Amino acid sequence: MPDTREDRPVGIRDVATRAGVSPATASRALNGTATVSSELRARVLEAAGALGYRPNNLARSLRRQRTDTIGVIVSDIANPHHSEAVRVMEDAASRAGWRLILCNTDERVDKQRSYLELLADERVGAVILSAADAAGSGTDALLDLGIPVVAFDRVIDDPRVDAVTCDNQAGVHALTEHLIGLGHLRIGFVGGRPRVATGAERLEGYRSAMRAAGLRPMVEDGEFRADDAEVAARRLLGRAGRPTAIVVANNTMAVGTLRAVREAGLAVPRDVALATVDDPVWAELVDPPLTALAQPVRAMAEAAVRLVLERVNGKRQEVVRLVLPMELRFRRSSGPPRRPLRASM
Amino acid sequence: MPDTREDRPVGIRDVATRAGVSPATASRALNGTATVSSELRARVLEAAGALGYRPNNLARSLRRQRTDTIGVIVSDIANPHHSEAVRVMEDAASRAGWRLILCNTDERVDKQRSYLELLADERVGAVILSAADAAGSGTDALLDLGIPVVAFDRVIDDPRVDAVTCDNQAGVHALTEHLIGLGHLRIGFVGGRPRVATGAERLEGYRSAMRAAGLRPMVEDGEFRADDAEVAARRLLGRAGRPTAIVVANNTMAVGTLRAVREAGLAVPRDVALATVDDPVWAELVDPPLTALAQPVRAMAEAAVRLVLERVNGKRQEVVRLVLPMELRFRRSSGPPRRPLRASM
DNA sequence: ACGCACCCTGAAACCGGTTTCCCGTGCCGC
DNA sequence: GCGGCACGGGAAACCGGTTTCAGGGTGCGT
Repeated sequence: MPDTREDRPVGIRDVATRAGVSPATASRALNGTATVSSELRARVLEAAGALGYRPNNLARSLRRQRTDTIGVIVSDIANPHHSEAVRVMEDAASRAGWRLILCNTDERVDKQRSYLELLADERVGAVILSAADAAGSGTDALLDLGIPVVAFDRVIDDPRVDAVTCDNQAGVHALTEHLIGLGHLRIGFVGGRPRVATGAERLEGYRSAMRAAGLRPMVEDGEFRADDAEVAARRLLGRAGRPTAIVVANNTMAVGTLRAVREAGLAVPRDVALATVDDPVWAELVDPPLTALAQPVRAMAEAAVRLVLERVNGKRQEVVRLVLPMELRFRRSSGPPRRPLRASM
Repeated sequence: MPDTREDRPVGIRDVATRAGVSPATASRALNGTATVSSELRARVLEAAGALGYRPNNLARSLRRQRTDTIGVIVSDIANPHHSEAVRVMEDAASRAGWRLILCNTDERVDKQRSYLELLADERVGAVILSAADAAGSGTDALLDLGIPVVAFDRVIDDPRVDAVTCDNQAGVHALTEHLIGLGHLRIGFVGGRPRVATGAERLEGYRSAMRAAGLRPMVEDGEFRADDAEVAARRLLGRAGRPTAIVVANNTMAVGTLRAVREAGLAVPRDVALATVDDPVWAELVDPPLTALAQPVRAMAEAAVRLVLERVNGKRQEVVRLVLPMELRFRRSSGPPRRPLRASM
């Protein structure tokens, strides 16, 4: 005769029965949400252990109308800046017993919208968002449901969202000044998307440094993508008064820029000096090693998770906007121009 | 007088009431799970639209005892091979209306175990696992619950799990043969973790090629980590009969190996030729560009999601184990040895 | 001795969908 | 004309925890 016992997973009712208590008491004993006599608590814990009880998270979440899950929305997880950040977030969240749902927007606002809706439907506990637009389209629904949103990398125009960013403008300003200090007069800029905060801030950092030095800006837009940056860099290098140095606004665009420089047969830094925002692992492996403006990714990602947990644990009401400093790492790609020139154009 | 109306989100009961039907009918109309007269269906859809109804996914999942979520477990999302894979998986899953929960094991079996338990408690629909050990410890609980598991990159010793891998052994064999064909006689190998499938297979590919050529293997273990690989490469380069070529078993270890080569002041490929498994974006940016054995990451990731969806949709019972071919990309880091030597040691 | 407060505990409601079960109607075939 | 079957739709059970509510017991103060 075949074994006909039910083979469903053990539930809290099974635990309660075995311990001779009600499900309510079992729940309280297991969660420590209310005082249970040590006698009964011991019996419940024993029963749970003996039966190998594992609570069904779906039921818990339904009742609580909240999940211990952080929705993380980035433009592209394949970008090492994001994958490093997500790595650190996952570690930090996991230590606190939280999970990560990962979403890629591809910089598309419609995708961002639909992901935010999805995360709302899922009742995630919080969202960390690297927004595709300055408005952070779609966050309202979350915030109305009481789901906290933390802007990452890019600030959002909403007074209710916390933010963790770094000082892009000051950083790129310093990076540009560094090249100016080396004697460069024609400095190009391969920019990101000017419609998002990082893009705009980095551009402004470049512009302000050029303005302060009385130099004329040379800007091409690379959309934060390698291919577009390659085209942008090619355009810069094709200009009549070719730049003797180029600032690149992020790591993926540095790839494209390097390709364009190679293609043009130019030597770095003799023909053209290079400096980039972000410091991917390969920055010091290329020849010559790339001068980089590193974002404090670990600190930013840890801070983002910390802000999230503070919110969901009700430990904080005020909005916090952290701005972390960037770090300039000088390497050989940024040398002086071949012959320092007067601004003669 | 303040607005005192309830402000809770609209539920299916609200939709049903407005449409003048029962919640059951509303559910059926919205999901198309059963035939509903077009008259009523239209009314339900109108009501849902007018009220801006969004179903609460937690409730649905609780009832179904399943989530449209794929748990993805990798050793390290910051590894570009994984972040690229996860990127593609997310795209494919999202197109099918599925989400991704991301977990990093750091190659630790205990973390893998606890993540698998967590995913089981969460009743994910399926798991894609790049396992930290050959046994795939912890998958039993999932499989017993009827949650399909797809092994990614690394096969698992369990007859119930599908797998998507690439032909590591053949690939590395070919890569090694390429170096042998260039005239190298002392070829070192910076290996991964021999306890996981990819590590073992790549090592065996190297060994078999060396054996076939009658050459003596020179192996150091790099644990799939840059730091360990740097030490390993340093050891190889410090040996009496220094290798004139090195095969590296993945991209993170290529970073470490390159560092060691730089540190030793050796020219590539003149002093030492290099070739690596994986083809990260920077492989053609370093000088000289790295000869690489590329994994078909996109195809693998897409296949993994496809296998998952076939399972959860009940379209397939048989176990499938896909093995995709790798692609050898010859670049300048693999040249002939300075003076071809006889095996004189 | 009585009253009140507090602590534990269990019964039952609850979260919000989905699914089962059952009934009523209408059509078809004999 | 009647039995049976197919189909549409509603009531209620259900998923499995958590939380509210209320009651019983104990201890302390007066």
